[in-house]
Amino acid sequence: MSAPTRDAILDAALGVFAERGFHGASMPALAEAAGVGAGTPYRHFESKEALVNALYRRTKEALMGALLADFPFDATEREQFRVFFFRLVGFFRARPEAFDFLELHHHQPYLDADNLALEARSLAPVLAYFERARRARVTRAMPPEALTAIVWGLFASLWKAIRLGHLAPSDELWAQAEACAWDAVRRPDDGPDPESDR
Amino acid sequence: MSAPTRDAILDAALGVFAERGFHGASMPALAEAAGVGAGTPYRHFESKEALVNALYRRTKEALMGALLADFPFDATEREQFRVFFFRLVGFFRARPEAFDFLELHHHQPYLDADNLALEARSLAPVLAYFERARRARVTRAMPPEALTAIVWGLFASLWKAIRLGHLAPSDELWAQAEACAWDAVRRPDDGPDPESDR
Amino acid sequence: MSAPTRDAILDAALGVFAERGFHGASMPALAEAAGVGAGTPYRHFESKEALVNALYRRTKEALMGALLADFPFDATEREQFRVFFFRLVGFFRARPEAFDFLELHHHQPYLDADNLALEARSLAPVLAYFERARRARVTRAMPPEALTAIVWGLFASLWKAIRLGHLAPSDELWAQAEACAWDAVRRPDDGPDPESDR
Amino acid sequence: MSAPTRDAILDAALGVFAERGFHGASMPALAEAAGVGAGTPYRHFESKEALVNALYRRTKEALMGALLADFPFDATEREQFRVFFFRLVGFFRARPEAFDFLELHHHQPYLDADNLALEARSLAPVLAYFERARRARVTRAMPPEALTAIVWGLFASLWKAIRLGHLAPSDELWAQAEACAWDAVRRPDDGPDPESDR
DNA sequence: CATGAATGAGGGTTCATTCAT
DNA sequence: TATGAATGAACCCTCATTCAT
Repeated sequence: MSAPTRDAILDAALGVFAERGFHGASMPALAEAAGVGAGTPYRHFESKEALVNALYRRTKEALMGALLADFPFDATEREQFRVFFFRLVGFFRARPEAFDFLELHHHQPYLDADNLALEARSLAPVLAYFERARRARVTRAMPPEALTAIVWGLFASLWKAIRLGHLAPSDELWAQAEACAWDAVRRPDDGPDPESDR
Repeated sequence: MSAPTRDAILDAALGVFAERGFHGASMPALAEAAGVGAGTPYRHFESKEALVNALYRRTKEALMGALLADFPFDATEREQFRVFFFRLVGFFRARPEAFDFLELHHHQPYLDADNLALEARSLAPVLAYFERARRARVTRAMPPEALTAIVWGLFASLWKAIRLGHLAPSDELWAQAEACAWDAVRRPDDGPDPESDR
Repeated sequence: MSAPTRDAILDAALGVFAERGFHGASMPALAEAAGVGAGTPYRHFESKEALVNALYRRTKEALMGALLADFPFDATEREQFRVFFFRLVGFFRARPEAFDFLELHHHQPYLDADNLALEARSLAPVLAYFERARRARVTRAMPPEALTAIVWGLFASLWKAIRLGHLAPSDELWAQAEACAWDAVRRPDDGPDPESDR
Repeated sequence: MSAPTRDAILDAALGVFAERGFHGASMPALAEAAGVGAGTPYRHFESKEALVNALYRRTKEALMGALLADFPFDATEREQFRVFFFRLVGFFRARPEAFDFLELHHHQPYLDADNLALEARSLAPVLAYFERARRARVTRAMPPEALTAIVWGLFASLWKAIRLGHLAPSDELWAQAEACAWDAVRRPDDGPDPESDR
């Protein structure tokens, strides 16, 4: 079972699923995009579902790896937030299709138990961050799940607007967006944020 | 063409498309959900694509109608924002399936020109609001498209977290979320927001 | 669901399965033989397996009906045997494909519970006959299952030889065969059988 | 071409074809059962058809060899019959899968000319026996093909009933079956058979 | 107008066969 | 010689769509 072929299939699948969704993408089309025969994907994956699951896992793990590698857990909450946010931007800038794929398939019914567990495992450090930050009275007194959703949603929505051409990406835009995101989650009543680390 | 039958089909389609997506939903299943014969949808809509487009239009127009009916354009920017945000919450609370449907089918390739135009038309008043608010130095100096994306993304992401059971909905949560959203878009350097809910 | 279409499919299936076996017969080929579209069989039968099962049931019930209708249960054992045997011959002479189909699929793993029950129900009167005949000391002291197998096997093997052209069918041949079959199962030690009913 | 590998493939094929039939058995499954690579069977046999044909030939020749080796052609007809019948029982008792395989594939369309000739060659001595026995007025005045079919059918049907668990095998059962078979084919009007087992 | 049986192209998947190693 | 990854035709089945009723 040659790993290159398997990877070619996963690479092609990322694009095809991102563009047309799970049900809209056909296995023959996917195989053609990968440059292999119609039956070849089935030598590497038991079924279409198993293939999406493998792809989801690979993509999510790449994302989490990029976000958390050598993460500066000792930095201030504000700094950690900034690093996290810009890593998010950097990751998807390098792999635009990964964003569409992950968003398109977020929490869909065909994800297997492994992927649901991975989902939870991926979220954990972020939730822990917001838990700590709330106890440190740095962020709002809201459930960590809410703050996580807020930051991701803000980022994802901007990203989509850019991909659709409604918005021109720029370093400045992302810098502003990061500030917006921080303002959304930080404790509100501590006066103007001098962009300081508290 | 009896309008009741047409509406029954659209109502059923909303649920079916929201649950399974466009490609995942079959016309026979849709017809059965609507309580009509398998061929009946084709007496009201030329094709499956025409049906989603009609449904998208109906849903989007209902949303915009609910958001903008008797809108208090004379109120302060802060107040207008609040009204808008809570109307958003109220609309989808009444029709949860509409949220999934709109999100799932946002900018899909099968949407027709009319719907793309509707999309633009719907966005216009919101963009205009952020344009005015920026000139009034109430909101950040960012493109209106960015601020619009930020607010919608924040709202949508929270909504999804709730629907997935990751978060318990409550009036308090939404009040906090509205404050977050405002903090995300308001001008940061004007001290504590005198109108803020705190 | 029009019954004529359903019957056309079953009729065609009998020939196709008889000729090529279950796995050797393809649903498209079967549909074409029935003169219907490739998808039409699936409007009447859930799957290929469900189709064979329905066909098996129909065929077996037709056979049992033909064998047992107005059966002369009051006649002597010898006479009952003769009637049974010639009805067997007559039934398959009228529907040669039914023989191949039933033999080909005898007790195969895709038969469902209903058909296994039908199998048992069909065998029951024959077993009962041999039970009675043994107690009346008319037939050999062997298990009814063995005598049933012997008679059917003798008949079936001759039938196959005829279908393969190894043997020319004739009324005389079948009369002799019936005598052979009776001699195989009758009590051996009661002297020459004067073809009498004793 | 190592003969052991070839034999391993044939041995595995016997089991696989016997269990699932020709069309129901896949070459990869067969190769795995033989403990060889998926491509290896093709180094010994041109195709799946060539493989069944080789297997059929091997199996049939083994059967005929076992039946006819040192056959007591000088014994009485009755004794020859007995020997033949019990050799049949003995052969299949030693190789139960061979029975299913031969029966399953009896005269199927994929048998090649060689096998059809082999079929005829195998039958010849049996037909000759019945020819002689008829002229000696020992057996019924029926075509040898009919008597052959009768004996084989009787045996095969009992064998199937046993394999399906409808009947318990025993030496006594086979002794009775042999007597049945002889009674089926012997001349009826010559009084109690002086050589019969009773 | 509504129906639902029928259609057949196309979907996911298998498997007989090939061929580079 | 044996392997097993790769192939692609063909399988079973679904479903968007049509049309006779």
